[in-house]
Amino acid sequence: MNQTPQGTSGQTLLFLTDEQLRKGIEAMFFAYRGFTADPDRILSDLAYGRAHHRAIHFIHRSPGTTVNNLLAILGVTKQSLNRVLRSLIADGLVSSTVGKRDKRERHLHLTDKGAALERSLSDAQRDRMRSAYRAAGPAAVAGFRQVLEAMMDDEMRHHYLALVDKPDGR
Amino acid sequence: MNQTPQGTSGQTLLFLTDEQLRKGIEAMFFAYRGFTADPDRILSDLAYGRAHHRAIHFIHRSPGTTVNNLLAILGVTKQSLNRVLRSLIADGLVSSTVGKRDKRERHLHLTDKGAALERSLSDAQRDRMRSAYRAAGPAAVAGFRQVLEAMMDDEMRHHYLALVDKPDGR
DNA sequence: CTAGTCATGTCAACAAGGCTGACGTATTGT
DNA sequence: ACAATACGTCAGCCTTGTTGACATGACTAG
Repeated sequence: MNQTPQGTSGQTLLFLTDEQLRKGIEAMFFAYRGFTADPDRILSDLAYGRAHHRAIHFIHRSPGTTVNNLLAILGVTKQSLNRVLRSLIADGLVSSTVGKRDKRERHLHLTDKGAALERSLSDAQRDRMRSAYRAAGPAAVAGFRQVLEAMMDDEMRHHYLALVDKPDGR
Repeated sequence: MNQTPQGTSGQTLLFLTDEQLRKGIEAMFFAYRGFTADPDRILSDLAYGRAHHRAIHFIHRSPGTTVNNLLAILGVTKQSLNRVLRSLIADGLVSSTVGKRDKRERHLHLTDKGAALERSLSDAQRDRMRSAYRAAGPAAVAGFRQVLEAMMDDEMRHHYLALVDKPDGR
């Protein structure tokens, strides 16, 4: 539909105008605001922010994960993460237990209260995602994921793939 | 490929598991970091941040735009935007001229220096977008844009569509 | 013309959430 | 025994967002 030069490895190369690429860039910008809008609204009522949401999300996804592990996925410093974890633990949303095999590690879990918040956040985010998926159709959804995956940094793609091929935490 | 119930208006409804939706959510999260990574690297050498990038991008896209207009697109307070604009103007990257028809308005343009920075930022971002598009293929690209568009808030979609159907600023 | 509204700029104060650097304490591996 | 690792924490700094208040000049409706 839009090919011209032939790539090196049998790959068909696309001819892509700056215009087409710019549209993609702007779509990412505007869509990401929608993507975070609903959880942000819920969180702001609770004196939490997006950083708390991320921590909660990934603890939910990988129950028992360690602090170091979370650090690698979130890509922030331990001081930043610690500030968030401290408040979540203090508020009884997250539990931190000393590792059995390696006592230096702390294993993180959501408490019932934490799981309840996680559910309300991800319900809101899934609702929007669901309606976007429905509006666009199944073929579009597959393409959506392909492009996003190709856009990730290598390291983040590894984290992504490791997560995605794992059963849901719930 | 994945339909089941019939929608109201001839629309085919998709059956979407929480699992599928969650993958999309995580893909957005990891991809957005890649999306901003390259410009962020360039900007951090110049004591600018993502906020400056956004202002520069949209001034480039809509030369002569007003402050109020930019405010609506960026969705921040005028105090936030003003802080950024002030530094860009002081550093000679952006020019602000009194409106001809309405003298209350200020029309914003990139200077040569500002345009040069814009180019280096968008080159970096387009390179990544281009390689993602190539890796995913043209059908995937169409789907990518469709899903993102459906994910936007109504107001943001209006801004997006107005921009996208406009010739490139360069 | 006058009153009200609008576009913009600015000051002050505050919060979230990044960052660096430094230090301390267990615990583990060599 | 010693070095490396996992974690927690203190202090301080930056960017970028917020609210609230106030000022100026320029339009606009009555």
